[in-house]
Amino acid sequence: MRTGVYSKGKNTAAEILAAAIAVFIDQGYAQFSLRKVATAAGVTLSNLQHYYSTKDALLEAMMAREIEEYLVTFDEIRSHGSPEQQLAELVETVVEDLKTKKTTIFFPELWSLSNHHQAMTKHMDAMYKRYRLVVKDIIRDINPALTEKQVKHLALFITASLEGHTVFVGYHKPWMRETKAIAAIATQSFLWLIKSGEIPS
Amino acid sequence: MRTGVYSKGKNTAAEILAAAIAVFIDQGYAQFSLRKVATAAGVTLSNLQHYYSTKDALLEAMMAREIEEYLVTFDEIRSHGSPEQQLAELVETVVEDLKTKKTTIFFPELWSLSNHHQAMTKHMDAMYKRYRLVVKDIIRDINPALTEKQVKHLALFITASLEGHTVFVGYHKPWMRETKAIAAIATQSFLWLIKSGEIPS
Amino acid sequence: MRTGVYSKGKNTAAEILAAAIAVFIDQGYAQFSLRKVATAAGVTLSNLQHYYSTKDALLEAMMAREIEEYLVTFDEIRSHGSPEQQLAELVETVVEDLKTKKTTIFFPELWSLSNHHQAMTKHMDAMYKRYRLVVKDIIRDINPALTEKQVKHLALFITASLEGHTVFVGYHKPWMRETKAIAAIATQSFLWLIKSGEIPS
Amino acid sequence: MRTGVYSKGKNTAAEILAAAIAVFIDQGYAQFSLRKVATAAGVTLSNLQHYYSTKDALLEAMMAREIEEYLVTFDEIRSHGSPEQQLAELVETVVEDLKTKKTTIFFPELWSLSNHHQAMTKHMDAMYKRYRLVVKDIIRDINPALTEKQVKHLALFITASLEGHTVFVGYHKPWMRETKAIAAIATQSFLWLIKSGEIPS
DNA sequence: AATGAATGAGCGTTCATTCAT
DNA sequence: TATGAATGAACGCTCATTCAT
Repeated sequence: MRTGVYSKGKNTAAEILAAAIAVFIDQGYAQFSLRKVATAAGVTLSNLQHYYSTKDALLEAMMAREIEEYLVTFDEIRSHGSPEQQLAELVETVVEDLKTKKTTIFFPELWSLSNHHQAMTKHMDAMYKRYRLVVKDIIRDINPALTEKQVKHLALFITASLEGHTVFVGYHKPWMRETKAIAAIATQSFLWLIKSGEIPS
Repeated sequence: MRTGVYSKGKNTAAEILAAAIAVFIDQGYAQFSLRKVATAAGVTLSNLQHYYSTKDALLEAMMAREIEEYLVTFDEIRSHGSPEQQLAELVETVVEDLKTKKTTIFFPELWSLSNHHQAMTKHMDAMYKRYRLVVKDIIRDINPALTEKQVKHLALFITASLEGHTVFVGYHKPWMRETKAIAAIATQSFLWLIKSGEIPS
Repeated sequence: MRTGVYSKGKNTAAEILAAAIAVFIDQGYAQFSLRKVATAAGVTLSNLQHYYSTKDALLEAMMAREIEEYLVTFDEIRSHGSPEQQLAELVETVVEDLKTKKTTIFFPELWSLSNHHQAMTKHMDAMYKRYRLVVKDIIRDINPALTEKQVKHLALFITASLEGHTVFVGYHKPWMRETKAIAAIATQSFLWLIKSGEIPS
Repeated sequence: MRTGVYSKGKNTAAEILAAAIAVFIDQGYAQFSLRKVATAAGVTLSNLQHYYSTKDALLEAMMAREIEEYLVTFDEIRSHGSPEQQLAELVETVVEDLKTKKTTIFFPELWSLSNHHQAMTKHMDAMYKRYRLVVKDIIRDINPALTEKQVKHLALFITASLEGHTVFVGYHKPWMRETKAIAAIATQSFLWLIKSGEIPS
């Protein structure tokens, strides 16, 4: 009933997860199948299902793992530098990360999935909540005079704006080579917004 | 056999296209199938394939039709008001439109499709090019002193930022009721960026 | 959407049904699979499903056809001879038929199926209702003095008693060679019951 | 480790058997699987297979246990009352038992299984042999003048007739509330058959 | 005594597509 | 213009079973 308790099984489970994200990135969710994952993991279909008994179970495990990986990056950013520097680093880190194949593909898949798959909606919402928590902390540090509502709206605008660039500056996208300029514009504009203090509510 | 100026065939083709977008929005591309479209259109599978012989053919026709519909909106915005007003209206129009079910679902599907489907990439890129053309014109009208490169980058940043909100303020999304504040912040920040003139390149 | 309208299709549909009952008898419902039926019919699995889109659809079509075949026999019995002769012929016909492989296997499968499959329950109940209608007519002809309730109970007892022999005198069953004696006992006992008139209610 | 006189293993084996019959009754043999039994027994599949290494082994053990349970009832009937009373009690007991869910489902499953599964055929035949032994004893007691052949045929007719009612007066069956009348008719008719002595051979 | 790891076969079903009518 | 006939590939999933721990 329980699985992955022997070390051999733990390895297999991990390899399946690794293969799953590879297939997911390579082919997209529409072409994501257990057979492809099993083949990519060098495992039989039935053995894959010994560890992840349904497609959704595998999908969830994979998503949880990937999302966790993204979130640790944000927490690290808060650990050093002035608030302004933290904002600049956040923007640069995010925008640079957009250029990786995985990020370019992973997020649009997650977004579309979240519109049709309740469990994915929950994962996604939880992730962005934790993401915005970090952004809100930085905003408050830069301008403590802002109201909570202003902070909330700003954090939303900043994160949404950055996510939006995935489709344009990502891997193999037309604007892939302009990330530097984009990051600069974004940082500049976000800083002005935060500091100006005149945020509508 | 003829109804008005349309032959029966043209009507059927249009009904299929309408059913196609309905299924696409309702189920997402991953669950999009010719059978479902045929059923939704009240047409046999064979007959559907008489009009659109492959899945890709139907997908392309559907996409072309939908994208065209979105583009006409942008052209209209340029037809009246001051440049600043045009920018504000653009932002408001786009953000409000994000709340419709169709837009909320259509674009993430398009984005993820574009990562795995060449023909979709082309359609999407062409659409955003025409979209940014309008934005660039508005930017130039507001601040003629900007260089072409600055205009280009600004147009990218503005459109990308707006698109990014789809996942957060769209239909049934957690921030659906905050579109007013978001639009205000966006307009304010975009206007400042354009007028300040200090755009990095 | 509709199927079996061309003569070619009509043939295929009929061949599939014939193969279905063959597999059903040969292997029982527990081993009854669409693949086996398709192979037996010399048809691809997908073509089978073009005609019977689900396993249940095939099962129902097969059952309806088989049951109808059994029912025509009963109607024929009423067409000639005295009521007593009709009863004797009914008993003999039924008991003899029990020895055929198809009947021996078909009915126990139907009985067990009817306990777990609603659609089968309906088919079975409808069949026995029509069967008992014939028996009731014969009973009334033999002894018009019986009340409707007595007739009902007698018809039930007679049909149930006969069905019960399936498991004992059927194809390859231990008592296969004793059908003559059994039929005689049954006829004798049923006739006495009907004529005695002292049926408890 | 030991609970009472039973080892833990014996308890587990018995619990598995209890779960097995529950699943068998609930779902029928067609849906009977080791996994379902294991789940119902609150045991891992591996552990179930530690006790019953194959599906057939479990099936046989389960059948043997169930059949034994039915047989003890018959032996009890012979222990008191006049032969005529014994016959009446047998009929009533059997017909009343038909209304229980277990009996209603168990026997049709056994009958259909016996047509495709040799081991089940043996179990079933042995059971009915012992059943008829009791019936034959009662018949001889009532009418010692009958020949052995007549007794054999009568016993067969009586048991077969009673079994046949399973499908009609059983649990949730249309005639479930008519068992009293049916039992009366059966007893009356069987007694007349035995006493009349004019049994064809 | 109990259970995880792994396998291979088979299941019903969905699907896009080709061909003929 | 419309639709039935037929195909082959793939899908998620269930299953009984073997082997190792």
